[in-house]
Amino acid sequence: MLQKKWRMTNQRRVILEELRNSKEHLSADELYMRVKKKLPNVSISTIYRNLEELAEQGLIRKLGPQSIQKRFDANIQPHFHIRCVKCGRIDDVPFSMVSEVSQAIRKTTAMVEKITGYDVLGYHLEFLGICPECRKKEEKKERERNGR
Amino acid sequence: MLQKKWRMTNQRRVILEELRNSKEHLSADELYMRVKKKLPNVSISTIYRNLEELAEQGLIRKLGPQSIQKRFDANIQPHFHIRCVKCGRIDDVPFSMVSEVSQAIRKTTAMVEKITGYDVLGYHLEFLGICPECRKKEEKKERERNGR
DNA sequence: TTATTAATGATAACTATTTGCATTATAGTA
DNA sequence: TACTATAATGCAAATAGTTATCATTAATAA
Ligand SMILES: [Mn+2]
Ligand SMILES: [Mn+2]
Ligand SMILES: [Zn+2]
Ligand SMILES: [Zn+2]
Repeated sequence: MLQKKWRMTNQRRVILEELRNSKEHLSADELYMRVKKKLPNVSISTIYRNLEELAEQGLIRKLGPQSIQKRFDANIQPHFHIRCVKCGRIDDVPFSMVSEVSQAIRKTTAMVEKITGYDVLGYHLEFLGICPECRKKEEKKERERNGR
Repeated sequence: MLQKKWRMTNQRRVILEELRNSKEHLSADELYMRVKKKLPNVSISTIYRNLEELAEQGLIRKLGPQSIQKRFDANIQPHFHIRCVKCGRIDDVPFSMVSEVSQAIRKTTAMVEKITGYDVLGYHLEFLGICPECRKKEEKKERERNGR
């Protein structure tokens, strides 16, 4: 498991610092503006590279979509989804299966509104996992590694 | 509330048809490939325009991220988020406030795995709403409309 | 101090999506 | 049916966010 060596550069330190000093959930370009005040020559690609790296190391969290492209569903009945983190495929999770979950969520709405000050309009719940096809592929790889 | 007239064009009909015929959750370009087989001259921008339009009309559902850009959080403690659908701002929802929800979700994991065939790794829960600032703006607009 | 190589800055490339605009075609009306 | 207003289209160019390339710099360990 030879892992590459980790260097704490000036840029990396300031990026982490600025993100930690902010109560907001900054986007790459917002963070870029702030880091530039400390390090005027910093490049936007350094911001992106470090955000990826820091998220991979578990020092920060990447919010929102991992895949960039939108998907569409002709089934407008209430149901949930599970997305494969390997290939991006999306499958259905029937509403009935998690109706207690949505009940529990609805029960918290008033409290969430009170604490956050938002008008809560709804929520978005999505499961993440590895689809059967991707699991088979991984198992095959594993077998080849061991069996060789 | 003068709303513009709705025309059921050939392209729109086929786009909806193809999405309905598919059990998958198609992306714009996947759908484009399928529609092209029926309408070889169709344009990718027609696909995009119609998906937006159909979603707005409630005939289909747009999955995944509404905002395109990623955001980052230096707080790696377990907590949830609420996103303003008007301005994209993200605020925290403390874990304690929805711990029953996450308990309920964990309880369903085995069932979700059984039905979908996925290995469930986790989930993503995000509340949607209107932030205090955007509400104020809306209220002001409303007053101006009425008061005039 | 020196050698190794991770990381950087500048820029080009890329992907998904949106926009501008001249042209076409739908739906309502005569 | 023919006419008309304008919604919608096809094509191309533009945009946004992000990722890749590569010569150069600088952090670490010996
Ligand atoms: Mn679905
Ligand atoms: Mn947060
Ligand atoms: Zn998969
Ligand atoms: Zn807002």
